[in-house]
Amino acid sequence: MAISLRSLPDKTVERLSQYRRNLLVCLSKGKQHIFSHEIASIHNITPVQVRRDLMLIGYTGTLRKGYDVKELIELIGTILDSRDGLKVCVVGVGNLGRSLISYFNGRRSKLTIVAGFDTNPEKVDKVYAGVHCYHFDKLTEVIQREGVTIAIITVPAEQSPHVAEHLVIAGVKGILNYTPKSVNVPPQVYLEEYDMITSLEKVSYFVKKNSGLE
Amino acid sequence: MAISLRSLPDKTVERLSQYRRNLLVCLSKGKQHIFSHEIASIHNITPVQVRRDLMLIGYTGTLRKGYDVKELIELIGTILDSRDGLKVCVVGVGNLGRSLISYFNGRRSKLTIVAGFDTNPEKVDKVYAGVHCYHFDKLTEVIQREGVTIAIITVPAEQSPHVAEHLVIAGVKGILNYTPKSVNVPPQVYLEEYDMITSLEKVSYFVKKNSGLE
DNA sequence: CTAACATTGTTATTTTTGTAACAACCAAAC
DNA sequence: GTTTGGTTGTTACAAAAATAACAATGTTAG
Repeated sequence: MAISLRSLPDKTVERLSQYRRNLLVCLSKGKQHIFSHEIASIHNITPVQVRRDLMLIGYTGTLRKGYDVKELIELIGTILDSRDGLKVCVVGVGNLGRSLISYFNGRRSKLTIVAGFDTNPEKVDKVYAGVHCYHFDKLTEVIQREGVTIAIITVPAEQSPHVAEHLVIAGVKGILNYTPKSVNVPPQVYLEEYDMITSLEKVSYFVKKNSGLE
Repeated sequence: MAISLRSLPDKTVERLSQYRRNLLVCLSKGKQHIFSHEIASIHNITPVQVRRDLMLIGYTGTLRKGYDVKELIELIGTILDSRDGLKVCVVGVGNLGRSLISYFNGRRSKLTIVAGFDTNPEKVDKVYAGVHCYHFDKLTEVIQREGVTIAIITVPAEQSPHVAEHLVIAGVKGILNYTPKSVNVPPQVYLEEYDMITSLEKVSYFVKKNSGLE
């Protein structure tokens, strides 16, 4: 299916993930068809943008009826999901790490968190929301044994470059870094970084600006 | 200072926040001057982008010496920070909420988390990392008494629209929504939303694509 | 049967963001 | 001195993303 492999815009991928989650809610409420303006209003965006995204994945709705909810969910699945799913690990089982683990738990998804890592002896070999926490020394071993391809970094900032290096050596293909310190990976590893402090400072900047504060 | 109020590009604001944090690290190590390519390599971006950002805030370095670390930190401060700081609250004191609270605690910053809110009776009136947790019923009262202008939403997804509505009524000027359900706010309230599941699915998509998996 | 309407799919335009190119500068080397 | 080299500041260009415009369609109302 050529179209699903042609690279989609970043932002479209993000929205597709969100569409799907809300479509599942609609489906569970018995809704079978949905209009672009309905999807749009759920996500506070414009109907045009929804239609454009769906155009990019080659989905065609029916006039006057809108889109078939179930079909659309399945199509997004073929685009976003890997056939046999992917395995994920979390490095750093602090508050944030645990919140991610419990967040994903119970979600039917092609992504599963299969391991946590930490150096704190009190956490090692405990189980958090169904996920076993290993000592950081076992990183490579566990990643290769379980076939983990994606890692989430939630360790203290200073350690993230070191952690990322090990993850790359262990062979992960994608990294999601939640520490404020940017990490360096080779081009074949996909990297996404998010920093909560930056987001808060951004909100603060625009609040200041909108209020006309000096 | 007109230039600091002219609206900066979103992405520039984000990077300025990050520059500052790393500049503080440099300063604490005794580094007094820094080149654009040094800043760039810390953040894994290009030197041009750094220079462009600094141009936009009107900062001029010295040739051959680069930028004065201390001056630059202070300038970014005058742009990002409000004079007397802003107060922040966290609605939803679960794992994520607590991780945010402890994350910010101890940081010297113009932003301070002054209150948490939850409905769970076991959490109400407890103190987490120095932050008092109030019952959700006290939301408006506490926000107005303390002069809170920014709120972070970390409740279960279904509740976020309801929470946002109350926050707007209570008078906050900026909201950072960490739930996967988008909320609706009037235009004078600045809204930033981030959804961890979406980020993970995005990484997954690009891992799949890069690996040439079907 | 025809006209009006709501909705889709697509192309065109604008805005935002990032990248590249390059002149200006000045310290140091020779 | 003058040339070389590395750095900044700025302008010009390119890419990505969002928005607008509009033709096409088929259902419903009259």
